[in-house]
Amino acid sequence: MRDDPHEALPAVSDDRSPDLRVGAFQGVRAARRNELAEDYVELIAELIHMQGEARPVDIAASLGVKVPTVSKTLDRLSREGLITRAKYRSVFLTEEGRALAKECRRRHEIVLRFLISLGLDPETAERDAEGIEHHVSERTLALFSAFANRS
Amino acid sequence: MRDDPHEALPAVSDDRSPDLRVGAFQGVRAARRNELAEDYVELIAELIHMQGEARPVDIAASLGVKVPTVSKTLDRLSREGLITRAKYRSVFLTEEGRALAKECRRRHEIVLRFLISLGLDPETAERDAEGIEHHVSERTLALFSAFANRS
DNA sequence: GCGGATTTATAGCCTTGTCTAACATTTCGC
DNA sequence: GCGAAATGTTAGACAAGGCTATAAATCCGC
Repeated sequence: MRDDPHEALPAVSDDRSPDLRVGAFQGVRAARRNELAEDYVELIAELIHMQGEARPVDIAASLGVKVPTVSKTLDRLSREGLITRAKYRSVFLTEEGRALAKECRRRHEIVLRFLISLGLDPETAERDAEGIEHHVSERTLALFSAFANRS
Repeated sequence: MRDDPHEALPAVSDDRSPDLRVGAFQGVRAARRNELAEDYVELIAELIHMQGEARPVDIAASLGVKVPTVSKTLDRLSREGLITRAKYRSVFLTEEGRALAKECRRRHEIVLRFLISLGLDPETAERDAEGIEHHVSERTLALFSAFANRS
């Protein structure tokens, strides 16, 4: 879940102004900390939906990382209460994890639909959406959504 | 510099398809590795432009981190050939660093103008642009640019 | 139901990014 | 031009995210 902080941010000006951007960096770094967790829960939800279970080996293949990396990250997600797991068993989302997954999927869908409705090819749209979805505010999402639904 | 890889990516389908997204993750992780460097060189260029020099203390204040963190990161950027520095002196961009900064600023401007032209308030636009700019492909940038310039 | 193949876990290493504390240098006011 | 304030560096801690190598458990074909 992005925490969507509303730090102080002076008005925009055309010509440079470092101060302008200062506050933004905090929010970006905050969002970055959550990106990986969001990717995981979203993917786990998808795997469970698609194939009935989420196995580390499939998660690893999907993300393009090695299984031990997944294992370690799952430990963290478990510590953070997003998933539950038992040794040598596949992974499940907690209530909280499911909520986060749903939220992520919603954002992903909106960004993807928006990019495609803008005229982007679906492959590029998918790649860009994956990166962008963690960094769009609720306000921007609303605009994206409205645009995609325009007449 | 985003490396803008063009990995294999199957066609989009409305209803889930993990494979779809698989390739996207590689690109996202690649982009993530460069984000911080991009933030730094862009900010350094801005500081030099605005106040004639880029001092660690100002970089730290702008990014919202502590000075030693900046110092360590500058070491890395120096190793990577993006900046030059001398002990207790302020920081300069190399030719390569300047090119990257220019490229980053271009992306930032396009994304920012686009968001504002979509109807987003400037403050939120700035925050979102900061996060989004590292994840937009050239193709998307072209569309953003065209949209912002529409009649 | 055994044994090999697959999957999962663990240990250990590396890098990056963050911090604090302690020390060094430079800058600046007077 | 001296000394205090500001700035910069270094050292060391810690977490996260990645890897390889090795060990353990599960799964499956026969």
